[in-house]
Amino acid sequence: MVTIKDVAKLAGVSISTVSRVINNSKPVSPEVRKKVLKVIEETGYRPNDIARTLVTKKSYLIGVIVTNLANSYVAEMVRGIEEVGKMYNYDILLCSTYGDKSTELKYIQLLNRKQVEGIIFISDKLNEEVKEQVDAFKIPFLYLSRHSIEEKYPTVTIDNNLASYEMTQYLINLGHKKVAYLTDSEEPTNLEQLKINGYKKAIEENEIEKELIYYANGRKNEEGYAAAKEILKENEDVTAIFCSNDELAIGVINYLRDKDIKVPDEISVAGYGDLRMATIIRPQITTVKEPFYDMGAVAIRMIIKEIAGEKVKEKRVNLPFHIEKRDSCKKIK
Amino acid sequence: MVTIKDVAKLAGVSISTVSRVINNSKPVSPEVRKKVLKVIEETGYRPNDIARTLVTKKSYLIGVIVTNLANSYVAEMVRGIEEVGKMYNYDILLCSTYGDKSTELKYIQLLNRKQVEGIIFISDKLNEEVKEQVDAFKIPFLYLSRHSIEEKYPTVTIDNNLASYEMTQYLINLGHKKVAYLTDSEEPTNLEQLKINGYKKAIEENEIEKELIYYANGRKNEEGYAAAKEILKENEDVTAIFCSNDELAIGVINYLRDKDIKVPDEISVAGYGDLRMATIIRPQITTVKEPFYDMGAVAIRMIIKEIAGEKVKEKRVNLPFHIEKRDSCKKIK
DNA sequence: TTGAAAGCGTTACCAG
DNA sequence: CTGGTAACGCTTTCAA
Repeated sequence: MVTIKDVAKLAGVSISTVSRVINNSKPVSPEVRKKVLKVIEETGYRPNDIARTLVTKKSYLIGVIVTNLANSYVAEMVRGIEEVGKMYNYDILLCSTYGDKSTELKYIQLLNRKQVEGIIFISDKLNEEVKEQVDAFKIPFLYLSRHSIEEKYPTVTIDNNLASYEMTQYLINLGHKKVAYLTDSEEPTNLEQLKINGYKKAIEENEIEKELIYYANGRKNEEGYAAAKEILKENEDVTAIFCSNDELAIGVINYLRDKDIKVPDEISVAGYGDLRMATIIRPQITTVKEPFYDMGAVAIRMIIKEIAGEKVKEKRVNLPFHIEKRDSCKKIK
Repeated sequence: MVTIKDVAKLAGVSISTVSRVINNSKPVSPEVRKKVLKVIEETGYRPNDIARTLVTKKSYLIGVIVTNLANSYVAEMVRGIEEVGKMYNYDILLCSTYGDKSTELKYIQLLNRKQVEGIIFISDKLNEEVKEQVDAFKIPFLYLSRHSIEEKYPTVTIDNNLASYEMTQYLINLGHKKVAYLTDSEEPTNLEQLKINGYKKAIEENEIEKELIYYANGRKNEEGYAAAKEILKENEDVTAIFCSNDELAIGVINYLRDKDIKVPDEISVAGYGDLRMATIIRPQITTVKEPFYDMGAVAIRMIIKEIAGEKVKEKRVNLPFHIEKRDSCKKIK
């Protein structure tokens, strides 16, 4: 590999001068600059960022720890992070933990050693030990999650309470009187609780006789399928089911389809998230659009700002959401 | 940040000794080792991998260049790459190009400067300029693609010709006499041509009167939808449509559904790829399972071997595929 | 078993 | 505007 030294020698100048031309850090006479550039061109010299980092202390690396890239919303966030990171010359080091705590801890250490300048952590929950590690490793840290809220660290989300409220409202405006809400677990996360509250608020405001809250045993479509069965058994006359995420909604729709119950003619089903699948499946799902890509994009902007020393005043950023009205919900006849 | 120097001073030993204990590279007396370890523990010292890389020339970094992480199969490959990479202490630096050539070139340069030890390139095609860049930058390079074949570089795929042949055979064995093949473009890639050939071979061997090859204008479900319309218009009596990828198949199924043609009762539809969606949608899609995760896993193993200096004898690795028999295809009555 | 010192490829400061 | 040199944090001879 050709180094700055080689270039200096070939160009007959000092390494300081070469450094100046590649960094444009100090004035260099036009002739010298040209000569140096020519040598660089000929030799194909490329500065070694590792050496540079060692002296400047800037690695231009951000660690991104995710649970699982197989979740399309995670991939979307990473896409946003990576794409805008690159705009600021930052690269990302990707680590998947599959939710394992010791792996999370291990990767934080790893990123520490690799000298990343910040960490974005995407996961459903934030373990106490992880927090400790992260605090000890004094670099900007940002937490991204669809499912839980963490006051301690900067984050970017949507107003989930409002989104849930608005979707419920939308369903009610469509004429539905029996609107069920299907959440993903009997022990809702703090964020899920917000959504439940949004639903309840709409139900109360419209003086719908009672709220119908059901609990699935997870967030996958299989669990949505099983939950739908449950709901229908107990409430033959529900006309709308609002699911706390799209996969659950797909499961519900699949169940109804197997039982020959037409969606949306007989029952409307709404989702949450707006995964790609929501538009591919038929009927296309009416859902709350969470701007995952943008969440990643904004997140990295925040962390880069923080790295740059700018005081970020808002730790908690709320992005706009949207009720995507598609085919799985319709006016009651 | 605490450095090796600090540890040495606090422990009252030389930095050489500290280096020896953290690397277990040379014998160190038990007492000294213990003392050093204690200081490390107390100070929370973590070796700086950047400095280490500078001297050892080993960055333990692999660059992964992808077109778009939003394609779930790409995310799967990346998952495989990352997970087994970690087993060998390698980290990945992720770059998305969105298919832009100049971006690809830029990222190769970037990875060069960041001192990655190898590059895995996931994309539909490999540009000549990219090849040049990559050759100039003399590190192991591996190409992963669902859609094209590149003899020059190591890769890992499945036997696409055989897979296509077997799926067609399966359809014929189900009793179908009019089996159409839907490819994604009028100008098939070399890999797609292999699949077309596999289809043709099965048609010929079974003395089916004629092959029915249709061309979609892309690989998305919308294009599958449009193509299905075309197929039905020209061939009312097809009973099976084998699509060159799952998204196309979903489009076809959606079209048939809108036209009230029952899948699989009236027409069987097969896919290729086995994306997650293939099992989520109803009917679940009969498809060729391409082991994307494993392709990534094997790819990084190969590249790490090459980095280690082991001569990889097989440049082209074929992984097993599988015909996933699900609900979208059935015996003809 | 230990320490001193050179060196990895840069940047940044200080002279000139 | 240019060159010399220390320093970044570490590994790796070489001697002791």
